[in-house]
Amino acid sequence: MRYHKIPDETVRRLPMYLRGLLLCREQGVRDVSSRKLSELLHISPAQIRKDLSYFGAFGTPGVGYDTAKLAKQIRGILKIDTPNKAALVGLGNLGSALLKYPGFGAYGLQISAVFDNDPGKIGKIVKKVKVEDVSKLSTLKNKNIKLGIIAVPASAAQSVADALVKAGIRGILNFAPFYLDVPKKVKVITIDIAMVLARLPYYLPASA
Amino acid sequence: MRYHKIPDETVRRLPMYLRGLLLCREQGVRDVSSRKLSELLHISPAQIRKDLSYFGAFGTPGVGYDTAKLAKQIRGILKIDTPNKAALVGLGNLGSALLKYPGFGAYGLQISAVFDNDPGKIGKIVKKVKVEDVSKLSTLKNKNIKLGIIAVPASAAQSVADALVKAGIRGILNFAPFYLDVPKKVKVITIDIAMVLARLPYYLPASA
DNA sequence: AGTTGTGAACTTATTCACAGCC
DNA sequence: GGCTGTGAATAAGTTCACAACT
Repeated sequence: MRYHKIPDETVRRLPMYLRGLLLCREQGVRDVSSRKLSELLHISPAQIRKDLSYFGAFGTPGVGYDTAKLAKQIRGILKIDTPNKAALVGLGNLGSALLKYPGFGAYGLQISAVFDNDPGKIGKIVKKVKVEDVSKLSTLKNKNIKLGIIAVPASAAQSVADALVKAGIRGILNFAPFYLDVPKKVKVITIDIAMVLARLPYYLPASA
Repeated sequence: MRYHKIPDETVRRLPMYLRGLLLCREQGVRDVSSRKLSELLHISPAQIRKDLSYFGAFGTPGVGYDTAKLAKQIRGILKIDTPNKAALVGLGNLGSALLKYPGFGAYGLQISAVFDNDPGKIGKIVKKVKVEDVSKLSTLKNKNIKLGIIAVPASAAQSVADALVKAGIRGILNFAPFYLDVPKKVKVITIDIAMVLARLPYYLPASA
């Protein structure tokens, strides 16, 4: 299967597999079958095997997957085997929460630059990172930072995205409820939290 | 098309259409074609028409869709035409940001109950909502709150989910990196922020 | 016996293309 | 002329089922 195009959905699931494997490791489990992983993540065993097969043959028939080895492989595929630095733009409520969020470390991600346009925030040091003026975004070029996180209001999101692209950013995680127009070479993933929550009432039973 | 099963992907896009329509309304646009909406949201015109057709015929050939009328229809479909109250569990960094997040209003969503297990937070009033002890989750039953937001560490997420379900919650937005085991009647949507960010390096060009 | 890896079958989702309408 | 609504065609994604391996 190694020469096929990789489905987007497969890439979306890879971090989940990694999460499951880390959970196994914590519990001292050395080998895990696609069925056991399936119980943990609620993704079908066939799906797991198929997804992994796009990248190679990592398992042992009759045994399963070596948790440490497979985790390493997946990190390599996702390119998170070496640390990735990210720049955060917008130190409002959400931005501050992201800066303090402890979950990024498990995936080798680190927010190592922060920008805001509020003079009251610029210059402050939060989580060992100095808050800089958004006009200084271009300085990212010299810092080997390829990932950006946008946590500003929708009205400012596009101009921030433009500045990030100009500064050499190649991947953007966008929390603003707005479609960002960027060059094809830049990958954008948008999380619109309100929009996700807005989907839930649809599934509520009719009788309130 | 009215009698088909609705694809999940269609439901996922409905809030986007609503966002596009609100944007049009702000600009004073009365009617919008699927093509104009497409340019705004980057969803194909055919996709937009097909999605809407599952629920009825809302447009006028030669003209497009009346923005106000269609917005109202979509709100009805999503059941957000009347306000929906949500309970937030976990007032850490992320929980606090969510409580202050201004974006929910546009979708008729309101966080009207907050729970935490930190004695230092219980009793405080944030954004006009009094923080209660998580052990009081069962009181939700009397408050007609059907939506829950979980913003607690992964280790506590399942027990919080159990309590929410017991308290009559039927829809959960989960930010903990953990698969939640709940009865089929309860809809869970999980956002694992770190996992989403972890996908970006994959798309970076090989040469750093 | 137990599990992987994978082509084939199936299911789901998207796009095409055009009749019908304004 | 321009647009919607939709069946038909296409593409994408998932599951089946089993040969091959430990």
